[in-house]
Amino acid sequence: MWSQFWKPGTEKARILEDEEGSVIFLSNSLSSSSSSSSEKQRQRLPVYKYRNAILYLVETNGTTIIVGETGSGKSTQIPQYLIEAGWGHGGRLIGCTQPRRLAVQAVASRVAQEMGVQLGEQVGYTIRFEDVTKPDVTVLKFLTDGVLLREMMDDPLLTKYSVIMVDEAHERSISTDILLGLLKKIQRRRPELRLIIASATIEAKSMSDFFRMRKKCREPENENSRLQLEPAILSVEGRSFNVQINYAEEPVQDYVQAVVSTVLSIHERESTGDVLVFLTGQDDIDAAIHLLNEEVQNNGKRSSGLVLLPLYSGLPRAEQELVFSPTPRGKRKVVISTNIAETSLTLEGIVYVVDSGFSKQRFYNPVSDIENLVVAPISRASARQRAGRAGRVRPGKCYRLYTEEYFLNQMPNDGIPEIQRSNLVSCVIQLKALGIDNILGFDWPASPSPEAMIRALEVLYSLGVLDDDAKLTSPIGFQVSEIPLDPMIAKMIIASNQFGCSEEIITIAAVLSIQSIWISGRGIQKESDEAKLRFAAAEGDHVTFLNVYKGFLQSNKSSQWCHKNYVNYQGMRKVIEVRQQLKRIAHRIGIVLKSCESDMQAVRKAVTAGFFANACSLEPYSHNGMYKTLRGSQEVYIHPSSVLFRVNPKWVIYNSLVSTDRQYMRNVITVDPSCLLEAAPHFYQLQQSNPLF
DNA sequence: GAGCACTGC
Repeated sequence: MWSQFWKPGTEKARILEDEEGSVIFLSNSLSSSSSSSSEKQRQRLPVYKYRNAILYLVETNGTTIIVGETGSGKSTQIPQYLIEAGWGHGGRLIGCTQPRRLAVQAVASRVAQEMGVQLGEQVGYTIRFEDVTKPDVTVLKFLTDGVLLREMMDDPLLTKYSVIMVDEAHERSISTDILLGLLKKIQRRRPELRLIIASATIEAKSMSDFFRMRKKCREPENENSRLQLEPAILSVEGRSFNVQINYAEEPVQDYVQAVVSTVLSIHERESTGDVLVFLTGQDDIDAAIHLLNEEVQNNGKRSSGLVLLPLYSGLPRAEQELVFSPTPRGKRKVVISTNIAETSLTLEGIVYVVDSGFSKQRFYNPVSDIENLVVAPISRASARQRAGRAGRVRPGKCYRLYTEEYFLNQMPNDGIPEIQRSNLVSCVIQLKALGIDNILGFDWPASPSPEAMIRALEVLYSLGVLDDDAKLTSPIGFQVSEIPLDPMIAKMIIASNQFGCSEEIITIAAVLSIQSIWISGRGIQKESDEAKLRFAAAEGDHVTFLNVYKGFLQSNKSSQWCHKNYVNYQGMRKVIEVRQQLKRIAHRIGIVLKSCESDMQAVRKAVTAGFFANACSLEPYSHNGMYKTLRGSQEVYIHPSSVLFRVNPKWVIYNSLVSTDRQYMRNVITVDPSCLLEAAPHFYQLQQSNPLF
């Protein structure tokens, strides 16, 4: 049945060059004689018109960039076209990446269903903890871009793959950017590898510049010289409804207040349909809900029938799921959300969107080595994405709480790629492990600042992961690069081997790698604080985690036990998974699993070996618990969620900083100054004004 | 006295 379709090398489609030199295809008529209804449905997707064009471009161009709006069907259809065209023949694999696990699973099962095959046979997927593929049977593999990066450590040229499609490239996650940089390198060594970069925005031109092969790579008489060096760009329309955009007439002073009045006016004036509001974080969201609730009480008529639902990642799972429940008859659902609804979650039935124009974004300061979370204006690309959420079921409306003038003339066109806003230690070690020696010269889709790179190299050097020539050390550097966690955590795990506490440390590492093991929230603060005290250890949060883990195991991993103790059950399950993975890796890199029983001194020493750079001392005579970091004399405080909050020991080490109005240390453990010197003499002796002396 | 969102052999 597939024989009617065009195959590589069998016939040529028509191509036109436009004035910019990129390639546009004029679709020719397609015969469609399939009878299955699923096949019919596939043919109704907008991307179907471009099937032959896409296959022709992939055949003739090293890189094809596909701009597809939501609903175009690109993620599910293009991989199937590639199979139909034979790119999976002869033991070759077609790989399709997504930034998120959930998306990988969803797209893979959808495609398997459309093809009428069992998931895990011809069509499979791989995400962390889950490999649903069968060697030599699977020809189409969906995976997260992070997993593909890990695969490159074993097979740097990705020799098994004939085509790799990188989906959602416009999101510009760190993994996607590293992957794009590496794929470009691979392409020079393996011109037969085809890349498809799928993106939702028209930023395609800069992507195209990035993937353009330089002339000197071309060998005139090479058999590959027929291959186009210029990436092709093809744009596929989406299938969504018109969204009418309304702007604020004047700049908005207080966007929470503006959200409240906009929601009320939508409710008063507009026909039925749910509302999605984008705010920045839990504080804003709770404030808006509080104000709207007040309105309901004071002015029942105007606001009756509103169902107000908050949505953010920290919300317990059950409450998150409420936003998916159908709206009761005669009511209007108002979901007030963070950015989670912009990319990660899709809500059905939204007709009205209210866009505050802001989100919380991470920024990294390489001088202080601190990542900050700040409220910042979103980009035009984000604003369009938010507005698009209103047009999924029928024509909708978007209310932007900023002026049109601002949108057109002041709003940045695109967001700053994550790699330019982050600490780069993990990223640098991954490149080093792949044998990229000249990190500063690496060809990125968007280059991080040299300061951030140099800071990352310094941190890795101080951890003993890189040597004087910035090469991975043996064995520590190679071991650290094998562990899929922050290098400081990885170093802590490796150090636990010599202190005989690897069992405890991998538990701690697993807990530190999830958001939080505690359930908290506004109504239950007192209860959850009391529950926390039942596990609290004098050494600090890390040892407290060991107590929680022990209790969880003794309860037979019971969800009721978690509920009773205000422990996050989903989180604990994740801890068990991560812990199992770490056990396998530890075994592989030669770490002996051993428990130190009750010797918490060993645990503190191992933590210190990884996190000595995060040591702080309490300011003498400080009445408000102010600490200063030993390294940079930064002012920091113990986070109120820590068991050491208000205990304020003289010397502590923190796992991470969160900055709001103050810098808060999250996950804190006490430390002896002598251990610090022992763990990192090179690090602390260099500093003259050192309080340790 | 307080937490944008993702991710990884």
